[in-house]
Amino acid sequence: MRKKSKATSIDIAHLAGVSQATVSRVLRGSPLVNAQTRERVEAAVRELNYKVDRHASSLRTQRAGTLALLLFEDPTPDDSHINPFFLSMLGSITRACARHGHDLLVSFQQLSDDWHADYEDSMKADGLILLGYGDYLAYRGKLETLVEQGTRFVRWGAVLDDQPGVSIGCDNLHGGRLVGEHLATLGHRRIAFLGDASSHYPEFYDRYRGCDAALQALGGGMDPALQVDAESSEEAGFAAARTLLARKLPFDAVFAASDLIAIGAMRALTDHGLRVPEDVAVAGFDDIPMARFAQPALTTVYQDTTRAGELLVESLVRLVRGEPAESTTLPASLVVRRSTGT
Amino acid sequence: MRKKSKATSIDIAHLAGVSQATVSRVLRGSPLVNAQTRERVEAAVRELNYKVDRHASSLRTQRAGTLALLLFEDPTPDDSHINPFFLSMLGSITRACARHGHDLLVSFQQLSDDWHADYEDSMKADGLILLGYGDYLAYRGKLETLVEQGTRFVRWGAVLDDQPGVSIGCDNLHGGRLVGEHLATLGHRRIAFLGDASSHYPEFYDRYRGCDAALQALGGGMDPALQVDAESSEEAGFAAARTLLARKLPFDAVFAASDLIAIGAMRALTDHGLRVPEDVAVAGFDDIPMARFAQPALTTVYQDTTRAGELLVESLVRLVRGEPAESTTLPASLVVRRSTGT
DNA sequence: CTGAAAGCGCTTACAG
DNA sequence: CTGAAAGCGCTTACAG
Repeated sequence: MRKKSKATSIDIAHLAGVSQATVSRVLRGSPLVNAQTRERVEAAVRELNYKVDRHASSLRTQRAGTLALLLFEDPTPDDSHINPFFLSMLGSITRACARHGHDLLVSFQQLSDDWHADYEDSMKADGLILLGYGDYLAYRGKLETLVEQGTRFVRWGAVLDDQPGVSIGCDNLHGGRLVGEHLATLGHRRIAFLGDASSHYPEFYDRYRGCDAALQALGGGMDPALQVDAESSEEAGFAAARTLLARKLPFDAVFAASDLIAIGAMRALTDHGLRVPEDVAVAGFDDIPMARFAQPALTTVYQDTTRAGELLVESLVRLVRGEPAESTTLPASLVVRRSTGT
Repeated sequence: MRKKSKATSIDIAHLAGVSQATVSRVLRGSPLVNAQTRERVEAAVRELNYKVDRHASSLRTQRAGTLALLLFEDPTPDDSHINPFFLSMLGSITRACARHGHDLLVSFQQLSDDWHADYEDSMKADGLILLGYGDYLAYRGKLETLVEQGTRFVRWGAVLDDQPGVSIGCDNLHGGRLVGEHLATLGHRRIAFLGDASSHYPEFYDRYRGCDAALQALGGGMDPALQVDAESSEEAGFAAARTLLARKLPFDAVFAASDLIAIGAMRALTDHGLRVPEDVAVAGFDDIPMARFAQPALTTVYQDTTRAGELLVESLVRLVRGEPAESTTLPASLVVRRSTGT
């Protein structure tokens, strides 16, 4: 029960009564083809359900027509703990790829892997999209290597001044400031921060500094004693909140560096007998779909993942074509829900 | 600043002082090569950082070395509302692909799209993995077309008797029964079901019937008046629970066809002044990471996504090699948390 | 164990 | 506007 062998452009040529070269021209959309000839060829293509062989085409043109999405995870080798935020990004990236006529190869990578180069050198992909949280300083060197090798890539993440390559990121600083201002307006001054706040994690760090700036404008500031490291997961948020509670320092609000951290933290706070938002206000970052359905619904910062995915793909396609592309910062906006007020 | 042009097997051959054919043999792992020759070639490969050109190789062998994952979504064209359950599946599928030496192409598809065939005909992929909820009866016909065309594919979903192709699924019937028995043990007899319960959605239907069977063993059963359709999302669960409440029928437990539905439903129940689990017990299905952190933590049914991803890839690789592969049902297990008791 | 040679299915300068 | 021809970089029978 084998499927009948695949049609080639030669079959189409025979059927349409033209040369194989002309078939190829029609399929590539060459303007040099007579309209009637074009139609005959197209009819033959439909009749035999012909599809251009991707490998032959790519071998000839030296273009893969494919982009590779490398999702790297920091320490957790556990399948299930990928941030849902990246899932919506994945959705918009796949769609943008389809619109641009590219296929998308997806691979999960450890930060420690030697992922640079493989995809391009083997011609599997024309360029790379890098996505994921992780220690920036640890992987900055890899970005530099990519640039040196002339690899085309774009990454989602903080847009820094002296950064190798093209980055698309959210305005984390402004997002953090919005949260700080919101919490301050509600009268909170002792704001704990759950998440790494160092140059190793520039995105989290910017959120921290934005919040700090908002408090400083009021004569206050973040208290480093109220900051606890956490990667982006519910478990880490839960653990970080417990660490915070164990310090027995007063705080009236928690700004979690991501929604997952916030949700884990809310559980720890509740378990400890604290009410959210009556005893502690909690805010997150990302606006994942679950944020609306957390108990209480989570105040957070929205990032436009649809636009982000589009920009990532657009920029990469531009780089692949040899055109310039620039790093871009996308706006952040505050979404107020029950977890910070009534 | 172009990268220096890619090394080819001819460059390696020159450097190692052998023929290009021998280079190819070494890279394919042919046993016919002398150990010393092999080493010289491998050294040259390392020195030039050579990678086999995928397209040339695939064109010659007529194997893409790539599998395609088609994630289809039913009605929602919204990027962000993909079930996190599929995300963990995606993780395990990518890893299994890597282990089997295949790349993974990912694409999101509308159920209505004409996705069959494109990937294989253009040689982009050797086989397809189909993943997603959706109206089974609507897409059953497409599966039959795939089988007719000799397309190699596996799907995640209910394992039915007369099903076209190979399916890997969870034992939804048993999972539903576990939930029914658990709820019955707690004294609940009026169990509402949120989710479609018809042959259009065989997975949900099996969960429903399993629960029904558990009640029947005790002389009861599910009351169709307590069933409300819902696709797998928080919003749908929220809406379905409100519909249920509006019917003003007594019920003491809710079995949601998925965790997302359960989380949305808990919000609606709480908003309505009902306490979970004191007034209504709630159980879900899937055990997504968020289930542990729902408020209250959600009782649910665990499916082994790691094993599922492995099985999907293994089976497909087998089909691609022309070997037989069988549909498999994976076990389901109950995870009891606060939402059904103390 | 190794090399010379054919050929996978396209694309595109070249010639007309 | 169209065709004949070269060649992309491999793999693998074939011959030795």
